[in-house]
Amino acid sequence: MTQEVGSHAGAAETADRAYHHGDLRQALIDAGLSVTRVGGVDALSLRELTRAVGVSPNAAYRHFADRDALVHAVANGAQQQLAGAIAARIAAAPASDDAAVAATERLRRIGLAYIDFARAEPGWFSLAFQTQDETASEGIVTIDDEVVAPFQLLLDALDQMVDAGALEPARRPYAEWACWASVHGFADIAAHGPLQWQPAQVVDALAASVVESAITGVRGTPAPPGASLGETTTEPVQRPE
Amino acid sequence: MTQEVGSHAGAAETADRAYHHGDLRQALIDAGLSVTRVGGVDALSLRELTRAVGVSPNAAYRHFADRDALVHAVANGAQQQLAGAIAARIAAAPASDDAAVAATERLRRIGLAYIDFARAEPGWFSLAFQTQDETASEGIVTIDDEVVAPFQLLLDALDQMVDAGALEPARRPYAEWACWASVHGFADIAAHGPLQWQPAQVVDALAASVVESAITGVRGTPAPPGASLGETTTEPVQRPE
DNA sequence: GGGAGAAGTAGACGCTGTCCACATCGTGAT
DNA sequence: ATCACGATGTGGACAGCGTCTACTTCTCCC
Repeated sequence: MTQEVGSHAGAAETADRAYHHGDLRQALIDAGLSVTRVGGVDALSLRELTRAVGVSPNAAYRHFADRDALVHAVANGAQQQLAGAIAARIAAAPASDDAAVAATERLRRIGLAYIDFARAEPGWFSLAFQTQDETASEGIVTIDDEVVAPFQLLLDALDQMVDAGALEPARRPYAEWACWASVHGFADIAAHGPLQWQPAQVVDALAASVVESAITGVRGTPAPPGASLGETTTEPVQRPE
Repeated sequence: MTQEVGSHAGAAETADRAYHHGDLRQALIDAGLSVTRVGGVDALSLRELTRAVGVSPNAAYRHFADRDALVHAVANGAQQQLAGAIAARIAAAPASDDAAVAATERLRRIGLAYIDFARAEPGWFSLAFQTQDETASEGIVTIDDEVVAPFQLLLDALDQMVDAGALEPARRPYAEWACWASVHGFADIAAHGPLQWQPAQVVDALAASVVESAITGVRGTPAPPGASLGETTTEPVQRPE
């Protein structure tokens, strides 16, 4: 489910032009993505990246002010991967004529996609989260020239739940923080905390339970009187890649 | 509220005995705690610590196999700080003759103490969490020869809620993971995520909201019919230190 | 055709973790 | 009381890291 990395066509018609190398900047970011994928941010060495690309260490300084700038650029790539995974999981939702069911399912898919991405790509996950500067509080990232902000997707899903009557308007404020906190916390516990040692099926069950609990937490009750919002999906949880 | 660091009396009657330095191991851990407190784990340099203690760099290798072992030892100290902060917050709870109210308040205090510790000591917080080996999945840490396991406190609080009728037994399974996930996720967002740039009052309000949402999530309904569990505490949220 | 400037190279500096050999000290066995 | 031994700390060295200051090479545009 994670998309191809480093498939920037041509490499000669890019914005950076091609002098000696032909888009060294993107090559370094790609190398950084494959290195941080397994080893996390600590494994990102400026010298190792330039070595992998076949260039002198100082060449990196023509494209990045310092190692930190390079880390941020790689982190942006990781954030795009996360955004893509969430968007794909939402797009794969089965059609439903009930708006309340659809909106709730959308919220559930955002949470599960977030968690599964963290489990499948713990290196990218921590990189995408912890490397946020002050201006990135909106969480806006673009992919293929299309704005795909995970946090905005969450806000939209909650608003749609209100519109569809699946969430009481009085409970809407702050709901995004409760949702993100639950899902992010479990993702961190599953990716870097004690649950990383547990078998996948156990974590699958816990993830589903946590997401349902988060939904219950914002809705205020496990299910509205006389209506099922599909609390248990028969569809098996699919993890990226 | 964070307890004194490095106040090991005597320094000559300790278990390690005093050869040249007089408990170099603990001195390095203390120096590591003060360094990671502001700069996080990345700021922990083996050479800098030995320099601060006034000893040769290689002296550290008589007490720690490598830098990673030293980091783990310092992380254990950070975990003790966290455990102490939670225990203190629980102990400060006002007495109540209603067991359901008391148990719920206990759960709320665990969550708020966890979040406030992360905000007050982000360096120690990430250190305490991310440095857990396979055997530490129980989360057991001891302080003053007394077992104070944060995770065990959470389990106890939930069990007490069941006993007091504040939590339906059917909803008890997995509840600890939903609680920990919510609280840990918000703590991470507040300490290292976008909320670190927000004013304290805003984060205070969000924290309270998230904790209430987590409680609602596990209980299944915001309040039992005809009983108030003190959802809004008039007592101001106090942060450690 | 030639100058300007971008892209990459070479070498050095101080920092880090870690290894090896050596010095020092306290203590228990003799 | 002595002495050897093991625990503790030192000194020197090595490779790797990020980053700085020069210097070279290449491309584009006038």
